[in-house]
Amino acid sequence: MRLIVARCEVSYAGRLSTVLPEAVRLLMIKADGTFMVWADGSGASVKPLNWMVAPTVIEEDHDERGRLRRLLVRARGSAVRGGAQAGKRGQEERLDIAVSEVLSEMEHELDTHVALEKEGQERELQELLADAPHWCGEGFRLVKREWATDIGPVDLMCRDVEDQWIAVEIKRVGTIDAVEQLTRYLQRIRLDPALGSCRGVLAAQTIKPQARVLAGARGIDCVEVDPAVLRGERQPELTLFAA
Amino acid sequence: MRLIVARCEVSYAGRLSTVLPEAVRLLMIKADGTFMVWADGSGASVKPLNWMVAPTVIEEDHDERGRLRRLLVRARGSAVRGGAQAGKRGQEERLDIAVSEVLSEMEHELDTHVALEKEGQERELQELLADAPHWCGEGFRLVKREWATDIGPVDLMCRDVEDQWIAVEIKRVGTIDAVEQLTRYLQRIRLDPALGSCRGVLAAQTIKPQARVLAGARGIDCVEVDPAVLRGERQPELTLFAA
DNA sequence: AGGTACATCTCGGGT
DNA sequence: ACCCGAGGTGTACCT
Repeated sequence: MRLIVARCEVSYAGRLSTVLPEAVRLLMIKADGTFMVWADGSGASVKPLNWMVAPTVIEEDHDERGRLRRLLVRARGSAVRGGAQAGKRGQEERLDIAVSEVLSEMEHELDTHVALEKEGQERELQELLADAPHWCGEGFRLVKREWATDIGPVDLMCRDVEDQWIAVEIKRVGTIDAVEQLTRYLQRIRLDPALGSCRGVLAAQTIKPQARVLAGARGIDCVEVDPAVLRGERQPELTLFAA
Repeated sequence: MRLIVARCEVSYAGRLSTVLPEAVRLLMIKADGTFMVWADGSGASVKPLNWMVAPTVIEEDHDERGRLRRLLVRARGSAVRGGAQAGKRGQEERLDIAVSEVLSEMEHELDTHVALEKEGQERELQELLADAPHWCGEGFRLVKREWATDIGPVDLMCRDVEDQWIAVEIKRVGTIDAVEQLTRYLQRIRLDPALGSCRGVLAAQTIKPQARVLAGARGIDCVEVDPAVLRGERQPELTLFAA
């Protein structure tokens, strides 16, 4: 990892074009060649002003006194990432940094990170509900996780005590888009006569009011599930209106 | 901007929970309090391993010799960003860094960035097509840009040579979501008897196969448009199958 | 404050 | 290589 604080002007050409006027910024170059330009602005706080992901080729120009004058970062491999989107005929993607003054520079060997264990995403919710599908609806039992349709997989396919089919879409946050997604799946699933009466359930940690309304209009049930309860860390709120 | 290269262990608790074992990493603290943890891994190259966006409160602990031992970053303001999503009962969001060794440290005043001029986004495509709506369909003329419906604006509203109405949705990349979006608009628009026969066109630089299929099933036309042609920088490909 | 749409989204998994 | 879906998405804009 190489870090350079420099007064510089930056121009990017690729999927779009941008120019940054001369100012003091941080240039960050990862060991794999990923390049980022940072400033102290409040706007996009966790995204660089400009960047280019590895693999790259980085060219450095120095003046007669050995001072850094220019960094040219070019994408290696396919002409433009997401090629077709960026102009179809491969205009080359490049990041051009004109350096007027280097204020500070350092280089360090960092450890390459090992996969970061994440808990609390949709994946975990799906695992928990697959193990305890009754939280999606009374008497539900799991038939298959990731049930394939020709437009994508349904998270859970279940049957209830009367052997009726239910497609369950799982989300961390249930939005209108989730209802649309489940609606598309149901249309497909119901083409099969054996599944013609398949119902739909949207299960999410939180469900947005507008999503709830849309789901209601489409005959889709909504269930809010609490991961802590699913994990057995907390008792379900049976006494919500008791005291 | 403060930069610290340190051997450290990092744990995050908030919308999800993660733990990073001890390793040498870069800690980046922006002037506004935004905090990021970086490694040299190949995986997520342009995203930090962990982060917390401003505003934050950062607590520093030092040992008796004044060496940095711990950084505790807490979200200031609402208990958890997107509160309800992260557990309903406001567990506080925090990033905890146990420092075993500081290898390097520096601090620099960076310029705060002024809004970066961007060209080549959806906005530009909309402007170009507003000026030359015939690329969306033969004989189309523009009636209004950003035609308001009660669920959001349609990019272009046009009429053809027979005075039929056409709602045009513009995207850089035409996905299934774009078809859903236009479908919702059309449903709304057609509630007005005068617009009951309004058609829909999805215009995009590239259109995904599944989006094309869904559009077809809903009677929505798809048009791929080339920004370079719209800008007059390139001739349309009339000779594609000529020789 | 909440909802919607855009992003050089990024990133991972599947085919 | 492309396609699709999820994200601690972030961010601007509008109501």
